[in-house]
Amino acid sequence: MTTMATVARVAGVSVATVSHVLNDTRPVRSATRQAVLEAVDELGYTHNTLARSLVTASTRTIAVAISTVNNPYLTDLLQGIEAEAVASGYTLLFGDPHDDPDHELDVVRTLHQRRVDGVIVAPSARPTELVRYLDRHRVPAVFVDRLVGEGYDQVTAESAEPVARLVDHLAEHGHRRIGMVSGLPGLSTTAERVAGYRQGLWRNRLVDEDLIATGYSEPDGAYGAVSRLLSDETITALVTGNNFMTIGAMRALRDTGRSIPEDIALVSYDDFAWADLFSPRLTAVAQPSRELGVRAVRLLLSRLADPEQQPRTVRLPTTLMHRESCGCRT
Amino acid sequence: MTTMATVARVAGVSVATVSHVLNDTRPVRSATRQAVLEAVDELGYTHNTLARSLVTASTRTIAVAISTVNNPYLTDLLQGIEAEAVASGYTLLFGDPHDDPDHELDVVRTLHQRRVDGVIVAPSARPTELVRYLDRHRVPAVFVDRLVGEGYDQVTAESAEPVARLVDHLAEHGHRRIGMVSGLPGLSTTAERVAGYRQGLWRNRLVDEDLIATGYSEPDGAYGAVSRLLSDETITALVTGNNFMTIGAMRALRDTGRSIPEDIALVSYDDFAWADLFSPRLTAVAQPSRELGVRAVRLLLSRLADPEQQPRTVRLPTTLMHRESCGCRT
DNA sequence: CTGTTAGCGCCTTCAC
DNA sequence: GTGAAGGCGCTAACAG
Repeated sequence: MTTMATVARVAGVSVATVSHVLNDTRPVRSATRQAVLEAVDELGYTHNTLARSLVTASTRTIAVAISTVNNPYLTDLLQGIEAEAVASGYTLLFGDPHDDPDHELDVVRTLHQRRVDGVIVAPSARPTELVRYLDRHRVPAVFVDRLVGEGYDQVTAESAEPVARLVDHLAEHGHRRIGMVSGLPGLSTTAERVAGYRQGLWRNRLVDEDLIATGYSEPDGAYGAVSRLLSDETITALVTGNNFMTIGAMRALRDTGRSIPEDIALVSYDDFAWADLFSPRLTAVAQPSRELGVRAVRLLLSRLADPEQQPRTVRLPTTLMHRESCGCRT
Repeated sequence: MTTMATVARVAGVSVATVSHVLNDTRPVRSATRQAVLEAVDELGYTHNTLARSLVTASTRTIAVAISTVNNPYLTDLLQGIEAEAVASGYTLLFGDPHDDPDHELDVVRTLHQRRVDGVIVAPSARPTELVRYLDRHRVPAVFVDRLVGEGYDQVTAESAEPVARLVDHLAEHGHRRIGMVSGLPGLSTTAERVAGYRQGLWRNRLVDEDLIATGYSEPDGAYGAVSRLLSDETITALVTGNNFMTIGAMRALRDTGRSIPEDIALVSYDDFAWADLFSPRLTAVAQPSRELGVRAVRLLLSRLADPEQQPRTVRLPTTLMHRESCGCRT
């Protein structure tokens, strides 16, 4: 591996000069600069970022800890993060916490040891240890998707009101018995969406019994949840708490021979890129996933620029994708 | 930031000892070890991987350069890579080349400057510069999905024969005029899948005219391609070259009022996690996406272990997911 | 079993 | 406009 010293020797200058032309950090006579550049080219020299980071104490790297990247929502989020990070000259270190508090801590610790400048993380359902670690080591961090509490930088989409609107919509269609498939207990998003559901029932003066079943945020869980809910024959509509659970719900409905929306109307929090190819086309609340990622990076960078600034919670609005699974013909 | 020197002072030992207990790299009296560990804990010391890497010349980091991670196929691949990398004690640096030769080179250069131990990359359609760079700097690399030629480590799924089988299947159903929506020109996968299509036609004694239209590997491109192909009213079946193009094809079919498989049969290279919710359920060739990622990491690690070993091309078998869009009732 | 010392490759102050 | 030298935090001989 060729080093700056080699370049310096070949160019007939000192390492200091090489460093300065490479970083454009002090005036260099153009002939000298030329010589250095030629040597670099000839030797195929590449900057050793490690060594530089050691002295500058900055890696221009941000860590991303997000689970189950096969969820298209998280994937779009990741793309947003990537795009914005690169645009600002940052590189991404990536780890998957697998939605498990222990893994989560491991991952973040590993990334932190690599001296990333900051961390973007979608916290698990029990992020206590994680938060403690981040606090103790003063790691600049922003939480995405799920919230961990005031006093931290975090960005997420609106949850409660959009779900309440979904319920409004079903109520307008005359549905009185509306079930909900809720997410993993412990996630802030789960709590908010359930709250939205309850509020929707309330303001439409619908009874609020035990029409909620947890789908644990994933397809199989939702499959089971729907099966349980449907033992109540009076239920005519369902709200699902995220995209994966919508998948499971649709499967359960199909497998029990119920058609959507004729037998059961279905509306979902979270949209799909290909929701228009489903049968029927899905009525859903779309999160601005990519934008969430972009904002997370911006928030992190602004904190890096000013470590003393007040923690902020960014809430982004959602969009209702009005299609057919709710019973409307569009 | 607390350093080893601080720990050493607090523990009343030398930095060497601290280093050795932390790395378990030489026997240390248990009392001494205890003292060190306590100091570490008390100070909340975290290893500075940067400094270590500088001296060991190894980062235990591998770079991943894969485009459009919102493609579920690539996403699964990434998960495979992540899992296997972590299992072997490696961390991932991630960059998105956006399927563009220039970006691609930038990304790989950036990652290489971070002194990753190796690189896993899904090369663009014109990877000449990339390969040159990798060669010149002797960066251990393995190519995934698309091949770049003998002499390099690469892993991909079978392409030609599975597509030929798809054609066989359509032919058995009596289809004589079968169109193909092909991918981005320049990708090895595109060439192979087209070759498989031609071979399928050939061995079924079907005329091979210009029934191929390029969908450029993405939905909108495929939408256009299908529209063009369908101006030929004699076409009764379609083969699509990847998952994104299948999306576009289904949309085009739907928007022109054609139903699948009654009006046009459709079979696809690439499966979807939710292909069973499409209408109709999709008959498709599934790649072992996750396994491809796992194997890519293994190949890379084995090259790191023995830089002199013969370059290998790993081919993984696909699976036919036989559903209904081909015209079969299952 | 433990400590001293010399770098790893670079940036940066301080001289010139 | 340029060079010399110290040090970033750590590992790895080499001594003891």
